[in-house]
Amino acid sequence: MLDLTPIDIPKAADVLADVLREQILDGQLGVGATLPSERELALQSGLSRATVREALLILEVEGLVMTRTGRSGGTEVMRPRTETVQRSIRTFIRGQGIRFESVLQAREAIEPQSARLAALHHTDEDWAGLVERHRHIQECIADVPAFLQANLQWHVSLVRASHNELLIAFTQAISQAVYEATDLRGFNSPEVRQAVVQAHQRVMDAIEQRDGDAAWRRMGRHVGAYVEAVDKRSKEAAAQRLNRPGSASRKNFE
Amino acid sequence: MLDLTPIDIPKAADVLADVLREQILDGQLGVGATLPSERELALQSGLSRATVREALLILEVEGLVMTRTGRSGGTEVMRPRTETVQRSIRTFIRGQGIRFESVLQAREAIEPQSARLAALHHTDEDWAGLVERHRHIQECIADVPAFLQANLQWHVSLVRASHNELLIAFTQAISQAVYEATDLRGFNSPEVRQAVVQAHQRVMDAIEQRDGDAAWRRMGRHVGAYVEAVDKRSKEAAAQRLNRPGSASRKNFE
DNA sequence: TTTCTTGATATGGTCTGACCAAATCAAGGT
DNA sequence: ACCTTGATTTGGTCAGACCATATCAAGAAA
Repeated sequence: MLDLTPIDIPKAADVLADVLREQILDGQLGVGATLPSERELALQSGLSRATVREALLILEVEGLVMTRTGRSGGTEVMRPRTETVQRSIRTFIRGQGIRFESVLQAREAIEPQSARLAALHHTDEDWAGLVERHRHIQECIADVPAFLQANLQWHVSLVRASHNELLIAFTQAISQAVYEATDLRGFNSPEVRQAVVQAHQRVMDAIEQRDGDAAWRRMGRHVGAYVEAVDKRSKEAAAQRLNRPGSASRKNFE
Repeated sequence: MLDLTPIDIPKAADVLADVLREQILDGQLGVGATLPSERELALQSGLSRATVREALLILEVEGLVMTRTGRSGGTEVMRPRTETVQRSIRTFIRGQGIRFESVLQAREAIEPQSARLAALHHTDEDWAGLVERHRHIQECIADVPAFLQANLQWHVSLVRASHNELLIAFTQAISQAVYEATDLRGFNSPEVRQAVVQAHQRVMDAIEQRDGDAAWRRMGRHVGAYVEAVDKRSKEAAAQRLNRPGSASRKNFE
């Protein structure tokens, strides 16, 4: 009797998607190029239009192409955007039920380095945006939800100034998740909010002077303080749960 | 004349995908649950089977479901895997032509924190794996490609020991990219490879003693040294290009 | 009874051909 | 020169069929 290992028959649409993806990533199909119409691709590939559409949909979800309807519409090659990575990371965080604590640990890794690079590489425009965000935070200091929103924008502006697209994508995904899961009560006290503003100011001073190491250290302390505050609150909550068994629930993004 | 802002008509498949995605991420459809068959979903939603298939394909590309053919096959809900995030990040790196330098900067942010968490949270199993990888690197010290492969595996094992799924996904995506783009000639000298082994040893000592800060510092120096070596080589290359104009090309992943 | 065949069946995968909806273009009319 | 208006090309949706695969169940053989 023959001993055959199971043969993997790939789906036609996957094969076509692989071919097109390689051509796009290899640069044979540059950004802005429009692919042949679905009917034309079906003829060329010998597959049905339904299968061709399936392949194109895969590439669209991956953020490699964009399709427009109408005459002179069609499927256009585009750069993968940070939004695609962000979506993927956020889906992962929600779907895996990643704990808030883990997200903060990742942020603790990324933001100090972002601050360092921002100090070294920021442009005048970056700096103006950062100053504007900083001003806006102070305007919102009395309104907790607006304050947190403005705070998020400041962090995103800062990492943008690093001009590192990978860190930008990571930070945007993570900061958004942190923002959504942040307990408003942690910022009830005006003193806490004032301390945030002062920490930002110190980071910005270092950035203005293009002192990468100082920016790195100060941002590290800033996000580190946040982690400690959250740890403290969650320990208090854990202590409370001991008194009220049955209401326990892991703090995550589920 | 009426002044209407353009109305966005969403595609039917996107709407259905959104509905299903929310149900999955909200936990109403738990991991392992099987969705109704495509024909059944078509009946329930009032859409055609083609549209239903399109929606399911979107979720499949996003890593939220898996489909199997055959009787009692169907579409099964699954956890998003790190592989999905990795794919997305790698596509982004290639498609955007992210420079090698930028990838290394991201690694410089992530790996020290991973080492710190590994020191604090590693299990006996993690430690055994790490020791095994370390031993394997030393076995491969004479064979440069094998050495680099083993080196990659050591880094991945280390971040696994951090038990932070986000950092694991980031590191795996980034390390793979670094590995693929690493210039073999940078490791031509046996002294360089020996230095790598010793740096790993120092990091592992700190991890064994559960000294998070030491692990963090030493890993920082290790990846920092790599960045400096690459910088040095690329500056030399730039100097050479001045003598041979026309052969210039940005070092990236295109 | 147990084991093995074998056909029925339910599922996703693919194909065909049609029609709808949106965007553009070009001819013709003002 | 500036609209109309209809033809045209594109993707979006639909219906129905058939194929490929995996399971299940009934019956045959041991």
